[in-house]
Amino acid sequence: MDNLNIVLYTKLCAIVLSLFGQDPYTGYERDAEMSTPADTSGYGSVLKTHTMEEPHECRFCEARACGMCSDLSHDHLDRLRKMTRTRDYQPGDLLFSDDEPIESYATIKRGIVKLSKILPDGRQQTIGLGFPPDFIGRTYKDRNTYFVNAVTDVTVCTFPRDSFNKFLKATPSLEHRLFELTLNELDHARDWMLMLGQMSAIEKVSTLLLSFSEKIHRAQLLQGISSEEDQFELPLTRSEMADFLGLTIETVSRQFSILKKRGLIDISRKRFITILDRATLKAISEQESL
Amino acid sequence: MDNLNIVLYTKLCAIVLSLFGQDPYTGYERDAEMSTPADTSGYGSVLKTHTMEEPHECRFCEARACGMCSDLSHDHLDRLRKMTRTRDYQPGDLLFSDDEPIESYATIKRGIVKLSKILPDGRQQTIGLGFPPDFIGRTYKDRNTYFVNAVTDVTVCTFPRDSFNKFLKATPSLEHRLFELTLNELDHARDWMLMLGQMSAIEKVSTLLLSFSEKIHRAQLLQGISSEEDQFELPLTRSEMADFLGLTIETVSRQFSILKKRGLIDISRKRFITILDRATLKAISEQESL
DNA sequence: ATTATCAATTGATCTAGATCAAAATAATTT
DNA sequence: AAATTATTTTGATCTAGATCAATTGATAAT
Repeated sequence: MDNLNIVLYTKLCAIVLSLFGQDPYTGYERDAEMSTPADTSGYGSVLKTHTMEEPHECRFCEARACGMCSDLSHDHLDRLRKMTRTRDYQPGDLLFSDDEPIESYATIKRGIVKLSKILPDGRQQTIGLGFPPDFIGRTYKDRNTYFVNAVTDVTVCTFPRDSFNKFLKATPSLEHRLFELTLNELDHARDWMLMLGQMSAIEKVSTLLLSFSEKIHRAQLLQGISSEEDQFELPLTRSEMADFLGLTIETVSRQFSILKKRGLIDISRKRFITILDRATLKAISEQESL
Repeated sequence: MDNLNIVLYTKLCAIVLSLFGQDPYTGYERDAEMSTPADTSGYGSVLKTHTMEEPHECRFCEARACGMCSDLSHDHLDRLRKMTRTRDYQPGDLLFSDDEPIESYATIKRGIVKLSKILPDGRQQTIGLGFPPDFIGRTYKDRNTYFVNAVTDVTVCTFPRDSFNKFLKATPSLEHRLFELTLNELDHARDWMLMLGQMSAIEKVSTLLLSFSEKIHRAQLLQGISSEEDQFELPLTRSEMADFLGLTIETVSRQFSILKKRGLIDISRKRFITILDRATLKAISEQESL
């Protein structure tokens, strides 16, 4: 790909993002005031057209487009790149473990990870999912408080803890961006608290389906893959969805059957979902109690 | 109070905090590496002994001791103080409303607030509690996504949105501290997700009691009030606890009766709790299933 | 093609917690 | 103190979702 294409790619991302009118992936609007074109603070807006010396590996990375690296100068990006190692994981692989000293952080380039906590007797709760270009890891602490596992095939950039912390201290614009991403995560966690505490099983499953539909669609557009928002492959097994929703496998499965029987979705080969009646699905997920 | 007492107060806070070995209030350990005495980044350690020109109103404030303002220089603190208004609220009063443009932020000086979300049909979920010296408000967004209500009598410092944002942009050490506090909140939110998704009613109530016991004890020590960790007044009604735990009033009440009958706690005048058998209570809350 | 393996569905119960209803306790007002 | 009001407790049901158990369907291996 030549320079022109890179510029086009960047523009394309900008168009996609502006269609959503939102902070990429997270779905939360950015604060208008804090990202005006007149901004002179160095934080900058989400996307910029860059000149050409940025590290080759970063050119099509979502973290660069709209994640942790989106506000870094070429110089900074290059320094960060030098401490980076790329790693691949298979579904189920453990990236980080609960109560383990933090040795490194990571950014998701491809695939989906889940964050989960386990009670002494084995009960498990998924507390979040990580999609590209999410940052994984708890800065300013020395132990993890949850497990991180690959859900699909995953590629990440990892950063050694010490060098990253040093770099972070010296780079306020990076800290600012990480702060924004963390605030979005907190918003998400609170949305899920509402779901966990108050929703019925059918409402939980409907909410999860709509959430996947949006996230997967957006991720594919950003990767330049054409995609139907109403059709997608479930990234999680029934068991993983159950852990996420605070339900059992059987209950999740029954809700799928109900939604299918009511003609709201179609399921083929267990994992391929087509949303047939998004409006009703949305009504259920928003408790207009149908 | 004279200067000597102020120094003593600051030292006392330091001692109390070091007893806990934790970041004040939040209960999460600070990262050792990031707060070494050799730190030269300007972020500094939790507590410092300051010379005497800091704003009078800030002298005994927990936000100054260990909250948002703990890393600010006198000069910065003074500038922040100039845009600050103190406000008082009664139990039940609304501080911020869901889906309302953000006009100001706040720091809790005294009392407890709750953050909650409401579903269209009225179901309510409390997504967090704010104790002194918590910061309340979503920076880098222009609308709230939850309600904030006083639970007890509350005193806050409020900061107008625009001036605060400007100040925040110009003060990386403040942004850094807010980032740390946000990370702690995220950790908390995730702990509650585990609770909401996986725990039984008796486990939820036991967990909440222990959490109150610690937080109230710590808050009182920081205020210089002597306090028994095993005795405290419940800040929430049964109904508020129910909304927080994802249960109904009746279920919460029944769990209290069970804990009382088993001799683990004592309740007088509905709101005054004495923990009689902390070990067993803890075992229940940690699922060693007794 | 034929097993073996694993995930998902479906069915039959069971139960924790919700719901509905009343009584008891505490706080507030007259 | 008596009366009113609000909160909490307790009791009697009901039900959503868990649990236990069997079947079906998909994928992988022989």
